[in-house]
Amino acid sequence: MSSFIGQFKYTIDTKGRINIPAKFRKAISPEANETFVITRGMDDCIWAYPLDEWSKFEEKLRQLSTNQKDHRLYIRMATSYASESRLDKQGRIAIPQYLIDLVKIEKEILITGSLDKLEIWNPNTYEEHMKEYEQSYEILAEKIDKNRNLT
Amino acid sequence: MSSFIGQFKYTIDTKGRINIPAKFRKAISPEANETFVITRGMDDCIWAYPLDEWSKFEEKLRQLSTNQKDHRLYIRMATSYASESRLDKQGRIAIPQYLIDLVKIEKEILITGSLDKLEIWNPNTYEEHMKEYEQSYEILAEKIDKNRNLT
DNA sequence: TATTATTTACCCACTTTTACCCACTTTTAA
DNA sequence: TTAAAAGTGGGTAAAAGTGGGTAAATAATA
Repeated sequence: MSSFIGQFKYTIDTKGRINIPAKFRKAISPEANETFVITRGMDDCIWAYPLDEWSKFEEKLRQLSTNQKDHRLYIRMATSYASESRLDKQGRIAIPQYLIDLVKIEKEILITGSLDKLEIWNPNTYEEHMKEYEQSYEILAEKIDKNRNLT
Repeated sequence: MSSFIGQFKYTIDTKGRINIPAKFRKAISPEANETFVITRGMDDCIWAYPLDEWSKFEEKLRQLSTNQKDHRLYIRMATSYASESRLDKQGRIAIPQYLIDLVKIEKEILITGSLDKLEIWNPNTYEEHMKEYEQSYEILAEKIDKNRNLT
């Protein structure tokens, strides 16, 4: 089981490649076969799943019903933006142009670890996002704690 | 079991042929015999099932009852538009004219992976469709998550 | 049924894109 | 201070995608 934490700044090159932090590369489980599935994330970022983690997610998607519109749309959101990409010899993966456009990435990117997957942000978007919910950390914690037992 | 993800832009040529993404061709199981069943999809796109996946779907259709009008109509929708097509040496399939007309495809097409099947779109239709439900990804996820345990 | 017309499938060739490899620069750590 | 590791950039061969000619198969017509 992979476990990613932390944040790292990189640049995306003219060929659409981005570096994966060395720390993360070391944390990927062998079952992932050095492969990521990159797709649209939530809150305007890109999600990158190691292949083994993606498979688990996909398994859940397959249990949904194509006959229900909500399910169909959800599956479409998750799969049609997805792209498989293997680490090259330098430890980089290729990001498809449509995802770069979707989350408005230019030259600078921010990669964050989020337990089972990575998030790829436009650094400005990330900053605004965190600023917007800055005050809510404590509030969220309490809210979640009411339902589940977190700490 | 095939698993298709991602989106790819192609053109349909004067002979009505479209390319199948190389990545998808590699993902087709041998049982499909390089053959697709192409039929009318939902939300204004065409669905293309590898033959083995179509067989599974067909099996489900057979369990419905011709004596019930709803079932009868549903079976008719799913089957009467269907057409079998084999990959040519270049990895292309032929799309029947009535389906091209149905979803208003012109020169440009967009092929997306949707786990067990492919979706073939007019790129404009896809864009409008995704824009319409753009804000809903997060909402859908929460909605689905309330019933099932998705993430 | 024979002949012609039309469609389909196969093959070849050209263009574009991708993946792989190598090399340089910068950062980290001893 | 130096060696190793990490990160960045770019050339090139191989793969993927596109277009079109021709033969085979099918359909249409006399």
